[in-house]
Amino acid sequence: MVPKPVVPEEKRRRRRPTKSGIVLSERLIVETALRLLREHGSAGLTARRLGLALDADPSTLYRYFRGMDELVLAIGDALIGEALRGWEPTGEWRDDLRAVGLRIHGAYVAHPQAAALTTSRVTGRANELAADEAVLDVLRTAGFSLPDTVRIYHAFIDQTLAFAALDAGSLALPSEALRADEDVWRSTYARLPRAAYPRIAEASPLLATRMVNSAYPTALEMLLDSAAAQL
Amino acid sequence: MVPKPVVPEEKRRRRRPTKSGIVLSERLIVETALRLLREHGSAGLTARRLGLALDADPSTLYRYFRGMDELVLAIGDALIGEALRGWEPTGEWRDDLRAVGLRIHGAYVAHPQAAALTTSRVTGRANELAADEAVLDVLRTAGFSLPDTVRIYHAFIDQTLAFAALDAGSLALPSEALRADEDVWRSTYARLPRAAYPRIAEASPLLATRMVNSAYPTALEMLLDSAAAQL
DNA sequence: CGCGTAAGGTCAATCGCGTTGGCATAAGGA
DNA sequence: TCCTTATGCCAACGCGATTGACCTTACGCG
Repeated sequence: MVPKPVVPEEKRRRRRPTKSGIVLSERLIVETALRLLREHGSAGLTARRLGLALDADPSTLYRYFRGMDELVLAIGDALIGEALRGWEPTGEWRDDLRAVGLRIHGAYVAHPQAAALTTSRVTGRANELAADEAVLDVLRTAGFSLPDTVRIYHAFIDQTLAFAALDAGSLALPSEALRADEDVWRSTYARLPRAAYPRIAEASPLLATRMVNSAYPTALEMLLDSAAAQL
Repeated sequence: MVPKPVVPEEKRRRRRPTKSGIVLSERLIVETALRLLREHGSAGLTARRLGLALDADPSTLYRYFRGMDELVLAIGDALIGEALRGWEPTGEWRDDLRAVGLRIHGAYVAHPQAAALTTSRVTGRANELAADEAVLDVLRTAGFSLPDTVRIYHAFIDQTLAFAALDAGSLALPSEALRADEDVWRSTYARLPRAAYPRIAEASPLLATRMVNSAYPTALEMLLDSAAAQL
């Protein structure tokens, strides 16, 4: 029931170095966590391992985050921030939305292990707020009514996150599970009795080719078409 | 390096009752797991708890599944099976695809805690194979070329699973995290400084209403339109 | 019908996980 | 320079999955 044992990042004064001389910060912790996720998979981010990677005691992390969950939210916000870094609206709403969508989708897919943890979470942190505000502003400035803006915004952001999660999900996962899925594909789908599954059998080679690409760009363009017709 | 310590369900002969008299089976275990997921959230499925609920030692589960991961795959396949139980193709490809999509999406959303664990996994088990074969057959029978069939199938299944995962994801999650997300919404979004986030501020009430619904039906219809134009 | 075998349930132990409370120390304002 | 307290460290707790050894009883063969 202690209110908040964590000092917010901007109020931090004393930067006491760790035993091995490293000075911690929220930024450093999040970046290290992203590295761990990339190296060890989405289940590979543990307090102990993170402490090890930072040369700090695991419990030290609780001076920066209330728990692993809050750290995960911070990671998610960092992804959004990375996605939109340097982006500026051009005034062409269609181009702007397309750019934002592809950037966010791309950022998640670029960090699939992290995406697996964060795609369905609402962080309420700075970068996420900025992204929401930006998308809403693009639509309103383009002349959409408030209800249309909200409807399109909802579809846009959900579609982006949904595909990001799906595409990231199949890339992420502990390498064992990934290998398991691949094995399933090869050993099960490829060797199915042709008699029982004729459609899978005939489609199998084409499917193997198709499945590596994301359907998101197509779906995004369809959404933009629909929105344009609305104007 | 032991090949397979698990006896496949159909080869099971001896049904030895547990200490308290219950006879285990793959089916019973999966159903109990689904109940646990519903009651305790997606993080609430643990070997210990499952053993407790079954009145069996946790290690007994390893006689039926190689590990928790394989159990999760079985749960996913059960969801697909439940989704398509009793479904028969009508011959109208559009109706058939719509029905399959809505059924699968609905089944996942109906078990959000389970969906969170399984949406991005390939199980290769009976029900999943049957669903794939069915969708491919609908498209081929409708007259689509093999490449078109594969392309549409890919978009259809990915979109369905992506939205299912997203919609389920926001419903599932440990109740603590869910409450956290809700709190974020109320305490952060609702109280944002109007000056810094004018668009969010004006949209906030409408967003709160919109966000509870899924955008999947709309997206599905758009996909079907696009496919129809292809024929 | 009874007996040997091994399937399948149980027990106990291992290891890693997040998290916490107490403690030590040094950063930095006064 | 001194005092406060932020912040790092340590040890311990409870719970997680998983495993290997053991035991017991259901089954199938003669």
